[in-house]
Amino acid sequence: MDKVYDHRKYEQKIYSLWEKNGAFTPKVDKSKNPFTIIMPPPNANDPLHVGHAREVATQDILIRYHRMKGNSTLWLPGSDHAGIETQYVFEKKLREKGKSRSDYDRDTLYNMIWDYVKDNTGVMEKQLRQLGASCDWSRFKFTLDEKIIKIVYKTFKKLYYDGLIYRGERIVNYCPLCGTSFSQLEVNYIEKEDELYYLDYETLTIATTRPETIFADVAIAVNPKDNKYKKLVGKAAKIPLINREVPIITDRLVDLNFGTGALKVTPGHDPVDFEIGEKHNLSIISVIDMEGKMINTPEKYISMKASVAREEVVKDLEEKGYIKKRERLHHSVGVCYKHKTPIEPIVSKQWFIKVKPLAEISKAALKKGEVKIVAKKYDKIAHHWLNNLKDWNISRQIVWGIRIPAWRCDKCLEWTITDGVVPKNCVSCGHEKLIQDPDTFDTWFSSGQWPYATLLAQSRISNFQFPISKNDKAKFEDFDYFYPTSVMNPAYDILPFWVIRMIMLGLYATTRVPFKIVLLHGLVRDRFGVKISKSKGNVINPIEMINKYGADSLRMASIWGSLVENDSSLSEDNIRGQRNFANKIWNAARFIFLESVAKRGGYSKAPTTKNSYDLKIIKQLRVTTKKVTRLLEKYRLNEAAETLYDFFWNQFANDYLEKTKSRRKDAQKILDFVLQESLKLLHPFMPFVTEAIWQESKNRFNNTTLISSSWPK
RNA sequence: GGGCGUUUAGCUCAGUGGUAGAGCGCUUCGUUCACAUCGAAGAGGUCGUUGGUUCAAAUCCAACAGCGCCCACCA
Repeated sequence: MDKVYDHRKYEQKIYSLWEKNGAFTPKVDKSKNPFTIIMPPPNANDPLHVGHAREVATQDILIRYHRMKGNSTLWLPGSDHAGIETQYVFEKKLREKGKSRSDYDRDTLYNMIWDYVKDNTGVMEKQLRQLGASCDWSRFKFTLDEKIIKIVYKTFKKLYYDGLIYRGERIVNYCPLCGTSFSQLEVNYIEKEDELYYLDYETLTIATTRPETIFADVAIAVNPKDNKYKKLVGKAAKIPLINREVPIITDRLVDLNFGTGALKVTPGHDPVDFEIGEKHNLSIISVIDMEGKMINTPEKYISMKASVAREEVVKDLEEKGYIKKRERLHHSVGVCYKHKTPIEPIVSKQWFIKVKPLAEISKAALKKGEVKIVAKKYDKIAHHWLNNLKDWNISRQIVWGIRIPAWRCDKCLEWTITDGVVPKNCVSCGHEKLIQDPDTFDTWFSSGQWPYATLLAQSRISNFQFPISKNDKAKFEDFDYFYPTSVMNPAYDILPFWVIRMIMLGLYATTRVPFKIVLLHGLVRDRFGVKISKSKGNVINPIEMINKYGADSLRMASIWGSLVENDSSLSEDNIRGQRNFANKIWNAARFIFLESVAKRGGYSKAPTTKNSYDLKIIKQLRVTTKKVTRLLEKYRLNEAAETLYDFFWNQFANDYLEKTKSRRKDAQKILDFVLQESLKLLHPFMPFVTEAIWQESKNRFNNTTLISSSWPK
């Protein structure tokens, strides 16, 4: 053994050894309890960041622990096509070449993105291996795998025929730059100073920040309790510049203290106004199109960009004396989470999921404890979302994704929904000319089905219908055995996007929760607790750290110092400290291996001894084992890691080991035993160095691998 | 405007009723003996503030203050 542990010499070799032995691939074994984690699938074409490193470390610790405990343990890896993210990155590349998405037809564009993603295939997977992820590669799934798509279609079809999906002309959050709509969750809000214009509508004055939308006004609303307008209700107001009359109505949504207390109702371009419009049966006028350009306005504004039109309209209003007052207004506006540019609320026809019934069954499952959220603070947030989610817009106007299996009849305009098969005839009128909706699903719609989709896709059976209930057992192999999965461990920031939708769709499609435990994890911050971002220049590259200090060190450092559910701070100092610990373990072993082995093949229980130091370290080992086990069961990984660190370095190496130097031969069996047990306890946390030592021990312990040894009791 | 969380050693964080903890950093000394990616010793905190409950509070409760995050229909 070398004087210093050199991770570069061992990590790759050890990982291959595990793979060669099939250590990651569990068997469906009814005599054992399953333990399953479905890995949150990283983006297929992105390298991992340090947050992934923490997530991988967390899951791999749980996985290795359960595997050693004797569960049939499955960690299913996968990757996500990440619709919008990927198309966004790809379009940026196109722009660099002076091209845009509109230069290509749908299929060409799709194939180009497919090729682009394929070029990056394997990067993320290689990095997972470098991190030591003991996931079952034979079950790897991609969100665009044929079988996955088929399952997503089945879910959609069932939702449709159950009346839980409707195609609605509704106001959607549209980003003109992305060229697609979003759900409520993809909209961010930023604080902003804007001009608030008080406009003369003849009968009264209204205040607005968006004068370019006055042409889309269909009413003026005042609060029913607002006395100053009581006598105007039912009368008409006149839109400036075009002199179109609109009725004055009442609605309690109007804030009587804002502006003049009178609101111009523009259902075509404002979510609240849309709601008011629905209630009062108002018509909808659109004056901004999908490209963010003006339509249905007086000639001079037509096809101006909305922001330009605003200036022009203001100028004209000013000239004609319609602007009575201007104010600066500090407010928040919705922006695209990618571009940070304003979201344009526009009305369009899209597919929506009725969320309420699904939220109700999810709440019931939480209440019954079928699914538990480990940190109660997140349980509260989950309930907040379940109570506040609106109908979910799942249509995206992009090509990179799963195309919606909906065909519209050219004759009767009715929709035919299938589970992917191109229909020959319209279900309503039998007409033969049908046109498929060009839109794709929101990525979260497919990843919301990930736990059951990945397991079902492994099955040989594909001609089934949802829902699958408990009684359909003994058909689907993996799914029957591993579902519901044990732990789901994503970052807390995707709780509403992903976790809640998995619960909703899982319960809907399989009558069971997709996982029993939700263990949300925090974000990795830099050593000052500041959020990591490229612009701040505090990015920690996990692969660089692995090359420098070894995967064990990065893993250990990334879970060190804070609870799973909290944000953690990571610094190179910390990683280096863990590298030192790995070296400490290595050298303690090296010291122990200097003396010939006392008993080949290892120990199944503590050797007998009367020496008081021996007895003390055996007791300390027992206490540590119990404590670490208990902490792992409670997902308190940092405390478990810290307990082990203290035990091995202080109690074992510094205290006990020093004291054996004068009675080396006599103590050898205890040294071998405590090292053997320590390596097992440390293995989930630092798999490489511990396995490297195990392999170097030359049958001192036993002749198999550490990864497949059993957890100490 | 709501909600959630947080405030403990220089830094980053554990500790959830019983004499203040870890890592990193710092100081001093040591080290041909497994490891300088080492060892020994040490400095450093009235646990945000004020009240309350309790034999006992960093820990439970209330109020206040600072910080952070999330949500929201101020047009």
